[in-house]
Amino acid sequence: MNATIYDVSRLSGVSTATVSRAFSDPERVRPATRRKVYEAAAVLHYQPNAIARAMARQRTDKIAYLICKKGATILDEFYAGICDGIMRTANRSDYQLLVSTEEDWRLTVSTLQSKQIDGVILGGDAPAELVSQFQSQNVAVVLVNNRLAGVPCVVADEEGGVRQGVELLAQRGHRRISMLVGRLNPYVVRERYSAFLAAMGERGLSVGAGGARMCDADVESATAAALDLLKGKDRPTAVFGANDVIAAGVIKAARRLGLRLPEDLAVMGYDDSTVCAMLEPELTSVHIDCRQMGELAAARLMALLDGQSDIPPLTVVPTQLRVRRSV
Amino acid sequence: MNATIYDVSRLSGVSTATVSRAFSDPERVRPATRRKVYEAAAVLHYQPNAIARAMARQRTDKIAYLICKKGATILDEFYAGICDGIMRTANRSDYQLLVSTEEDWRLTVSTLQSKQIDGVILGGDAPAELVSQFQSQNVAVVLVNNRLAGVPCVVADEEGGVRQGVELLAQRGHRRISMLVGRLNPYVVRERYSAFLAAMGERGLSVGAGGARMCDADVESATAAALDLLKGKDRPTAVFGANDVIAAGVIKAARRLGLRLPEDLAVMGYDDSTVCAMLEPELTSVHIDCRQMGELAAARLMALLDGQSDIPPLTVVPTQLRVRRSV
DNA sequence: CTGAAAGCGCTAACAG
DNA sequence: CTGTTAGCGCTTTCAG
Repeated sequence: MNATIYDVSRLSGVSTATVSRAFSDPERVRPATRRKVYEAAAVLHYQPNAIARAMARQRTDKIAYLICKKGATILDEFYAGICDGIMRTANRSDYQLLVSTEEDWRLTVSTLQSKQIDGVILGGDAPAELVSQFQSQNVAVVLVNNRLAGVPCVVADEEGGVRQGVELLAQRGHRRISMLVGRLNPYVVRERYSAFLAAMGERGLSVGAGGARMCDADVESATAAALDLLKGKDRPTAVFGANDVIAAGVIKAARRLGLRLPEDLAVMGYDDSTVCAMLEPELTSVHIDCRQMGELAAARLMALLDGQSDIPPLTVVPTQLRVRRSV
Repeated sequence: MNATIYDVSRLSGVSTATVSRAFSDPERVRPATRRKVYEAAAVLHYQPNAIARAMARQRTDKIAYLICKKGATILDEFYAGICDGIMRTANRSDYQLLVSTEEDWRLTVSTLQSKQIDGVILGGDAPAELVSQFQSQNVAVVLVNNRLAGVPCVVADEEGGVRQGVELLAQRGHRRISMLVGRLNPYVVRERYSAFLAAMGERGLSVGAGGARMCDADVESATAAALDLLKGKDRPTAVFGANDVIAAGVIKAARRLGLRLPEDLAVMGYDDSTVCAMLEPELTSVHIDCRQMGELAAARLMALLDGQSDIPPLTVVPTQLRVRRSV
């Protein structure tokens, strides 16, 4: 059996309340007393029991990260990066992190909301219904990589990222540029695609033959779509993939068609995932600091839980072009 | 305020004990009574409070996944896959999953062990000291992707994987084969490397010029090492990367040297990560079912927690060669 | 099959 | 600054 606060109380000759204070609010006990408590605790190998604490305080110091993305999970590098950021921030503040995917969210929600978590970070395409469920259960909510009114959101500067990409391509003399868009998270697709059209429009550039094109989010579909796109007459001289996986498909297609990279075709990705360095030529891509997004999301959530009232409704994390040999 | 068991008790006219039973052991209350309870619960939107439950039962139904790998985290596709498997199994059995990295494990351990988790799955290079700390705190432990006596372990069939790879290369007529080994998890390096030597020896094949070679675990180092390896006289006709990232480096090096793939050089990877499909040519690799490893690890842990005594000390998950165009 | 009641270990008024 | 004490919501003997 583990030692309890009573054992410490007895051994150190102070009340349980004092022991409790010594651990949760050391300032409030006289140094001498505190030391006595700590000594007794050490002797007994006392560890405060977090469950009992949660019970008494009606607060668990536990938050959850729920990835709302069908099929994909923590396996998605992007969401894993966010997870990493959340994890760091949570650990640093003595919060514990529960991770789950949306998949069976009816279940997830119900277990999560049986008062075991103080707040939740929803990553990706969270249904509004889910958000309000949590809120109605008095669980604080923050969104990441998505936007919804009335909830603090953390997103990347998609528009800036796309703009930087288009700008570079334009500088390098490209006039016919296509974007190959996959069925990613709807929010992301919308943002990147409209930013692309806007950036192109501003420069009076023509969206390349085939325009912006839709494909599934896997390499195979992207490769097929790219083959199609590049075989036509007036093929674009540059293709902007809506993410790196899609861009990898474009590179494969280009190779199969015997196009030289980047001479015959420039390729740009988005996300700056680890694959960029593994491709030949290395893929130019828009870097998103996922970890930072996670850290900020966690920070917002914790601020919310601390009862702070000046939480910014929207936090935009800057993006940055990483220029490599593919353009 | 959320409804409690008392509210349900009052509304349904039965005792709290009965309400409790109706939820945690339905068999033990008469159907009619049970129904009354459920109805009242529904009216009140009652959700059993897991914290209180944990408090009373001295058991949290919560497990943790601790990734013991410096630097890398949940971002590592391999460990993320395991995480996914654990997550599924845990959710299915109403366990909750806490995720953390080893990084600051002194802290992690102490928070984890303040009786908030029933068990822990240690992924990767877990220090024996950590294991015994948990055990001494009466927290059940299972290892994944590592082996240690006295603890149930779940690993992949590394030897079989390497053997299949070497076999294929031999079949295709390769006689000089090198392995490029990165500084991965020591357990994995040891297993893959010795399996490689054994498989080569059995077939009387010569470990290629440069033999097995060490490099850091990133693409850049792998590329540099591969350039070196391939420039020499008597270069190997095939290179087996100790994982896919390293193999990607080999491909890059080969391209830079103008070697044709697979005609001039066959490349084989290990892990069958998502990058395989993105490379050109697609990378042949040894598939490891990470999710299954996670699922099994979770299953073992849960069996342990259920007090089952016939837990196999070692579970080996089969690996399988995925042949693609790079060989 | 059901009820009464004693905890589980800690916190938070409140009082001193 | 410290002690007393009443919970937090649920489970679990032990009786009935």
